Amino acid sequence: MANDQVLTKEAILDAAEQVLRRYGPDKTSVVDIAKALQVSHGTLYRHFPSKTALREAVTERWLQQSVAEPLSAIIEKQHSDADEALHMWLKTLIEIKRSASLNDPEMFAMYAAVTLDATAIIAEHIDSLTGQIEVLLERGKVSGAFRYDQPADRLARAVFSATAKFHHPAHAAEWTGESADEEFGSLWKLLLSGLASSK
Amino acid sequence: MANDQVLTKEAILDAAEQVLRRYGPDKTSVVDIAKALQVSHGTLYRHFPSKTALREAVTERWLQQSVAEPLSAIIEKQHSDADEALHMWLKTLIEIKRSASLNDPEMFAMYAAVTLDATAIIAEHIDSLTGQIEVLLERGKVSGAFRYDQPADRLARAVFSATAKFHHPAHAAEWTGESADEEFGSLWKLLLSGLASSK
DNA sequence: CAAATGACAAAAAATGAATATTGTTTTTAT
DNA sequence: ATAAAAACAATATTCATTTTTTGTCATTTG
Repeated sequence: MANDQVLTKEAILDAAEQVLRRYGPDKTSVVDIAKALQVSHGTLYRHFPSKTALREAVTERWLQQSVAEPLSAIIEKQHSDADEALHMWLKTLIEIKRSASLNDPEMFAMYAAVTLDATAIIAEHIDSLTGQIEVLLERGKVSGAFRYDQPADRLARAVFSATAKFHHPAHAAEWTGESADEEFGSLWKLLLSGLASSK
Repeated sequence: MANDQVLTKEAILDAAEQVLRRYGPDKTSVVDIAKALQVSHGTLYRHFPSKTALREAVTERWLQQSVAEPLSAIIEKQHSDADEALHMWLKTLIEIKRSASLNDPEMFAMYAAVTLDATAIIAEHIDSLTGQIEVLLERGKVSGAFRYDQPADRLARAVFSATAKFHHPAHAAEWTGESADEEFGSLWKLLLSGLASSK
């Protein structure tokens, strides 16, 4: 029995996300999602080629909405100093992940699972984030806040790698300890010193 | 049937490691290890309180022998420059882990599993490694190669965290890509710049 | 015609009884 | 008295069976 509305990809993703939050990524079946939409499960295969593709689409949208977009807002904000902006950007990335692992555990588990498969979606997401870092690095170079001779895209990846312990889902268990903030503080001082160093 | 020799902890660890390499950490039972020693499995419980403790003891010894000791040899070597020594130390740590994941997959899997439980053994191992970094940082400060105002132990942990992507077992799948060396190269440049920076 | 359904086969997951393993206690041997 | 072996519950693992889930497709509906 079809709904009164046409069945869009977005509507399927909305339902999938809702069911996923309720049952968790392991216990959610395609039939469960179809039931929530009051359609037969076969219908979903007209919109997504496989359950895997559907899971990835849900994760991709979540990464875009919950991670990439809030971070890009920081870049728009035009901070006085590039180092301050980068500091805020990294702290925000870390806080988004930490908060998701605590307050949205099912979506976070979904994201962590998709990350393990090292799919193209994750690679693209990382490209997008390191692209944002690159903008801040270049802005800082122009303003004189940063000095570096590496290509900005490689340096951006180095900054992202260096902070992986604080935002990669594999390390989520280590984020609860009280010393995590202090540890990131030390790392930031070191990185800033490397970025701001006069030659 | 007891062996001619007395049953020592070391002999048990030797046998456990051997059996573990053959069957893998998931398929190895206490009975398998006892069989290799030609003793009854109950006997092993006089030496180790549980299978978990035995697994941890095997891992602890492996971490000491295969990771901590080779690295401490680098520190003894007294390189001309502290930055060169730290660079070598980090590259060696990374190479030990990479090589173990490829050439000693069962022990590496064991280590990765123990790491997930975040046991005291791992914390102690990390303390030991960051202690080694601390020595190099302090040596570099004395020689003038490094300049920093953070406490050396915190800075050592920052260096260790910053390089986690290249030595933490959760990231092993990412070590096969050809760009891994280049990526570490970028990160090292950034870290060195931060450590060597004049204020 | 476009879109959804529902029946279907293949693959994957859950079940449960049989088997093996773990960890403790008791017994045996020296 | 000391240390290994044997016996023994409590868990955990296997494995054959049943059930669910996935993905396809011919048919139906609007």
